[in-house]
Amino acid sequence: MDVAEAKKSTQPHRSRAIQSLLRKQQLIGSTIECIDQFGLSQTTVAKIAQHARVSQGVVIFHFQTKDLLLEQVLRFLSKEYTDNWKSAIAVAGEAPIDKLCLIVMSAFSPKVCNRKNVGVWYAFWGASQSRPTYQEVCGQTDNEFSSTLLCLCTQLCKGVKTSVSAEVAAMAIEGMLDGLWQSCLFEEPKFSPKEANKTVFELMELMFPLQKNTIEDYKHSLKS
Amino acid sequence: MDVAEAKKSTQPHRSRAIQSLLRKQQLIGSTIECIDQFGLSQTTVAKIAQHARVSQGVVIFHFQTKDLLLEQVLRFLSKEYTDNWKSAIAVAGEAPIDKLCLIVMSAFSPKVCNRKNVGVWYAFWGASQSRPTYQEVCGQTDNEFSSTLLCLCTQLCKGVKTSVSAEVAAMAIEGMLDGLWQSCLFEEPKFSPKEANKTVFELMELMFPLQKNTIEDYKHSLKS
Amino acid sequence: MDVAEAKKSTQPHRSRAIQSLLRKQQLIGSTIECIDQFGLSQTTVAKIAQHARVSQGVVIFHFQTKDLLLEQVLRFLSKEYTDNWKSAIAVAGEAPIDKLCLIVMSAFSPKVCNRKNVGVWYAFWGASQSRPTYQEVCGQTDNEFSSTLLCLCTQLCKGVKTSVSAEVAAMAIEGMLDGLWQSCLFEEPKFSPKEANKTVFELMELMFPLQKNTIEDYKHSLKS
Amino acid sequence: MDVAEAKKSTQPHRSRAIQSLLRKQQLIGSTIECIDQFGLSQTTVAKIAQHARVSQGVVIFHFQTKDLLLEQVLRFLSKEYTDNWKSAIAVAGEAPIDKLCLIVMSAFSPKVCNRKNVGVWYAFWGASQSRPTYQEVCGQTDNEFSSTLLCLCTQLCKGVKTSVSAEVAAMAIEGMLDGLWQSCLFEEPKFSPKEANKTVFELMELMFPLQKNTIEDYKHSLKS
DNA sequence: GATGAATGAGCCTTCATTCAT
DNA sequence: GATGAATGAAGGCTCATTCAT
Repeated sequence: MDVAEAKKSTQPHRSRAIQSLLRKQQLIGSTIECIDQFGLSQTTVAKIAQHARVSQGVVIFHFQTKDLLLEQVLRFLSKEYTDNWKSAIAVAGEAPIDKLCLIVMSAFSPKVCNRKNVGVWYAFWGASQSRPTYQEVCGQTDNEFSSTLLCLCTQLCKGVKTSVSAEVAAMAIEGMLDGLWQSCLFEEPKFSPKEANKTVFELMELMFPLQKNTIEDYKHSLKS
Repeated sequence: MDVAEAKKSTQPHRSRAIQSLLRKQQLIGSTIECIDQFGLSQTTVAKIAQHARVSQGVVIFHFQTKDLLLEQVLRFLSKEYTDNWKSAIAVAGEAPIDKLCLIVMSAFSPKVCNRKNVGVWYAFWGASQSRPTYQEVCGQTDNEFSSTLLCLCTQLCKGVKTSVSAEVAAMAIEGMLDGLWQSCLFEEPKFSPKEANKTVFELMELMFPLQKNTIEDYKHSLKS
Repeated sequence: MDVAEAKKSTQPHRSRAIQSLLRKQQLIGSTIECIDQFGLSQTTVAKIAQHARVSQGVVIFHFQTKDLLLEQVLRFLSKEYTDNWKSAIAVAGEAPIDKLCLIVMSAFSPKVCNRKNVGVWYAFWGASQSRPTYQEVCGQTDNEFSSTLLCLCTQLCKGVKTSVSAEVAAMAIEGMLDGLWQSCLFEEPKFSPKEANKTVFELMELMFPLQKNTIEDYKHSLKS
Repeated sequence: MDVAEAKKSTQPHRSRAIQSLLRKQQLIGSTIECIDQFGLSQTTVAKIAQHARVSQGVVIFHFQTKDLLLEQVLRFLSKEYTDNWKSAIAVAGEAPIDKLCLIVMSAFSPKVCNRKNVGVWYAFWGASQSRPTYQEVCGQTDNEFSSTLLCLCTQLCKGVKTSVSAEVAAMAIEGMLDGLWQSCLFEEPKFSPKEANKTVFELMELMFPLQKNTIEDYKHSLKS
């Protein structure tokens, strides 16, 4: 049940359901803030409660368990990430190259490509090694993205003998996205998101020589 | 001071110094084991001591603090990783393409490309967001590798107009290594290290068309 | 905020505030008991909690830190001691000799002159050498008493050439109080508090010959 | 066995016995230093050993137990203190007033009246409440001094009706010594030892009017 | 005799969770 | 529903003492 549903629900506890959802969202937000600030292992229920200006009891009341709260946070981030590139595809035309270019561009949108979110995501990812639940969510999120990428590359490589295989192309793009993400976030950024985006497009032009013109158009659209 | 130095040191407590070093190495090993098994945040001094079959006091005695121990573990992993690709360069000839190919191959050697080490490394990396010390070590390790890669790519791209820029090439390679590492380790491996290695070589052939024959030779050497 | 204030505070968590204060007082009491029984350095949070029949967490919850708790205990004793002689002055008339006599008598009241309180006070005092906070509280408490004593002696010595200076008189009285305190508490008491009190009055009669009659009256009042 | 005896002991381990004694003295000295610096409860075997530049094992080897070492330290301080006033008596003539004056003066000699020694002494004294051994040593040391003082006062008061009783006189003197000690040591000293000494003599002149001239002589001897 | 690594009990503190109010 | 006091199980660390070298 999300906010929209909650608002629709007729009577008399409608406001209660909404309030509960808002509270949950607030707590998820506070948790993200704390993980960003203190790190995953230093994030305590007390700190979350303090940041949200509520008592510790409230946190447990809404999520039963700290672990369950963290899982919700991870799912929230996963959905935010996935929604982002899916909505990019949605507005694209049918041509695979358009979809691919828009996916790449969406990866550098400030909505997902910002220090806080990515830092928190990596924190979960680093801990996932020993947490099956995290591993599952992280893995699934990655897989969905990877297979979409591979699917698009396969269409783009069909009948083209002069370049790399679809698998290589997909991996190269995904790898670069990861690497550039890191570069954008940590350190004093060597690249702006826009520069990073252009870098990926450059590689794509090499791998998909037939689409060079289209890619070039997207590259130019970044200038504005 | 490492073991070699300790052994050379003439008297009188030579054996003491060695024993102390061995104990430290043992504890670092046990710590890696525990991080792999339980995760970074669930790794306690008690578990480390138990795994090493010593008392908790010993751990503190040799490393003063749990945090200092973890830092040593991270530095150990960092050195192991860096030594690995540096020694690969050392045996290569002068030609940049040889160095690059050997670096790539070294990245898939079982010494560093194994579930345990990489999992532990990522655990530190995920926590580095809120730990300046980790961030520094991780960052420096990465930077050294990146700049070496970029340097080699720059030499390979010099005078070649038909392909991507050196920066793009270096990023693409590094990104793929990261991505393929992940793929090799987590999940039921989609690729064997050898397959992954070939995949990288394929991309390199596209980016460095003049070196195609040399790369092909290295690719074939993988079959044995 | 003390209990009185807490009780006055209108709603809504009045009882909560009171309960919290009572708990703090109880814990301070238990701590004094433990210090008396085990000594300052052997007083652990566990023992305090056990004596108060609560969990260890409660102690930390209310005082954050063992050191902070001990500081509160010291301040409590300091206030108890200071309040005692100040209220003695309050009920006295204007004449300095009356105030002085009542201060001296108050020093032997069972409220402050009992084995437990004084033992605990000396424990803090002995540790104050290396604890700036203790030193400050102890010093301030002593200073306030000393200067009051000196002030009264100065008034009593004004114009009297035949005796000692005010400084000597004040020191002699304070020194005797300290010494007699010790005697009353430790060892099998050589003197009862009443005898001790008389002894101090005897010295005062010598130092303040003009007040002999008044002092004599106070001395006789001890007999009942 | 002290150093003198040890040196006399013929052969062949004479030097060993001496060395052992010197080591013990060194360790006692280091312990005093540590107590002064860190406080009694923060003085650990490790710190003592470090200060003495020996290993921890040596400390235990020579004193069996930390507690036994501390006891020796206390006895050392006690003896130093007692020896000080006893040797003062030894050089005095037969007259009680001479002995008394010299005892008082010895109390302000830098040998015993220095921040470190007195601070450490009070540290033991504060802990004695819950340590029978300390209590015994401290009590005995005090008692010996008190009774000597009382004995001298008794002789001085014999046949003198105009002043206080011997008990009061003895207590007043001892109390003032304690109080002035404190004043000399802690705080920015209100009095120099010499001023303090004079203050005690002033009180004595009042209590022993027949000895006024003699006391006056001692008082003047302080000026040089 | 000396060294310092090793032990293990105990200490203070943290923290997720419970529950009376 | 919300609050915050209370719980109790760890956790990291200290430290006196032991003991092989």
